[in-house]
Amino acid sequence: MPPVPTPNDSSTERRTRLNRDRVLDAGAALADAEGIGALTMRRLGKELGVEAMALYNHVHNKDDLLHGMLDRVAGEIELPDSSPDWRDHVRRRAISAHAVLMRHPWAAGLWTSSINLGPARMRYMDSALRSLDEAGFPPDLLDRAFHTIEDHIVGHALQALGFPLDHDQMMETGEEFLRTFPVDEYPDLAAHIRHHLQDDEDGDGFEFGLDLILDGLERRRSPS
Amino acid sequence: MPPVPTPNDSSTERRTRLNRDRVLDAGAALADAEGIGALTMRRLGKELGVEAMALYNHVHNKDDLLHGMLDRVAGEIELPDSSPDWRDHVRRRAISAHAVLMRHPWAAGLWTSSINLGPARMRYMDSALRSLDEAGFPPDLLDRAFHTIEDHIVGHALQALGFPLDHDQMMETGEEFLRTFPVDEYPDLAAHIRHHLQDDEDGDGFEFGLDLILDGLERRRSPS
DNA sequence: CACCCTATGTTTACAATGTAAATATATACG
DNA sequence: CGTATATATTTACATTGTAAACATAGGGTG
Repeated sequence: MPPVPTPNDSSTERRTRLNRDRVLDAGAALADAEGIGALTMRRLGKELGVEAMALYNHVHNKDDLLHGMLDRVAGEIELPDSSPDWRDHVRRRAISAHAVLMRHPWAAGLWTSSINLGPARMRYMDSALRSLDEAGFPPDLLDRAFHTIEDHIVGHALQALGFPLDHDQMMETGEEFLRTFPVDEYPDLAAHIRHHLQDDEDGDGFEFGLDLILDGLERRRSPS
Repeated sequence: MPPVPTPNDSSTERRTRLNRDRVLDAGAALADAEGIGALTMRRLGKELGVEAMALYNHVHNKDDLLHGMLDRVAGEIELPDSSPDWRDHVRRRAISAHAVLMRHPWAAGLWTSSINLGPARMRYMDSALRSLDEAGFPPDLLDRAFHTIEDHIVGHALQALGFPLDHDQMMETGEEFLRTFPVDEYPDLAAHIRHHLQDDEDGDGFEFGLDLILDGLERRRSPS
């Protein structure tokens, strides 16, 4: 057999054959690195050493590309094995899902708009629903519980990603901002901003809300 | 004085002068009616009887248009007056905010990405923060409470809008869907879908999650 | 009223983007 | 090998946001 060309040989040698997963992964990598706005078909083609139209052999259209990418990252969510403590399951899976969305900022926006769920997403949902089922939630409550947790995951990720300022930047921008801010018109909002500026956010607000929800679910599950 | 031309006279008479609010309102109306995808500068111009470029005298660019529209709908949120029952305030404002986002499906996606808040949005935030402040929440908890509620509002709206199927459509599509669905591979997900199909969603899942959160906040505020 | 200055609207143009259609090439299989 | 099928390229076009230059109108001042 002839020597197979090394996949990463970039310049002279012929590139490895394209396939759907390579396209999806390159797309995710590009979106991670430069933002979803940089992900154009031409640019992604260039990234793979190929013309834009070549991508259409592996992807129906850009929407298919995006949802394929999404399902790829959905596969990164950790699905804990069963254990008697339902809160532990649910909590860990939710935290992992949230972390994945934060790690791929472009993914959170797609999460809510995907009509056709990919296999990884389905595995994730199935796992989440099973945990709640095994915990003994009756069907209606189970449904509500699942959606409330899901809403919190995606809601928090999107809100957090909407303020893409790291702590230092926020200090600067915020101080500057407060100088021109009509403090007397929105006093509580001003206080809120000030609070964000001085206090190091201790821990993640995500887990606070999550525990609030889990507490409430536990109580509704077994009303004492 | 000469007779002022009627604003709605469409064909022969000269149209009323454009201004920012007319542009923003027409934009919101168009996005409401035909989806955010139909909102192009040319189309919006046509809607107002004007060329696309005329809009740029009243709006810096399309982003400015969108955020202007958003602040317009933020003004639709009801801000309840004070009353001793903090949960009542917070609950009603949250429900109103959620309803507004559901009424303007394009708005929910913008809500999370607005760096510069408009005046209506600021009034809304100020009002929400004041309610929690008057309820006696200490600063850290207040902050967490506000963001958790906000996350729930936007998270639920986006998730709900992501499945834009009314009940009847869902029955059809769902039945059809379940036939080709690998039920044995995702048994709990299949059960979940079945549950959605048969059970009339009694009430809004939004309020369920909201009350879960409010319960938890009440308990954290005054640990018995 | 005449004048002109500024705010508003139009025309033309261009670059970026997704993708259809036709064409070329390479790979696998008989 | 030779041919059919899968893959890649080329060319082209419609749609979009918006820059730049030009046109106009309308109102305040002489």
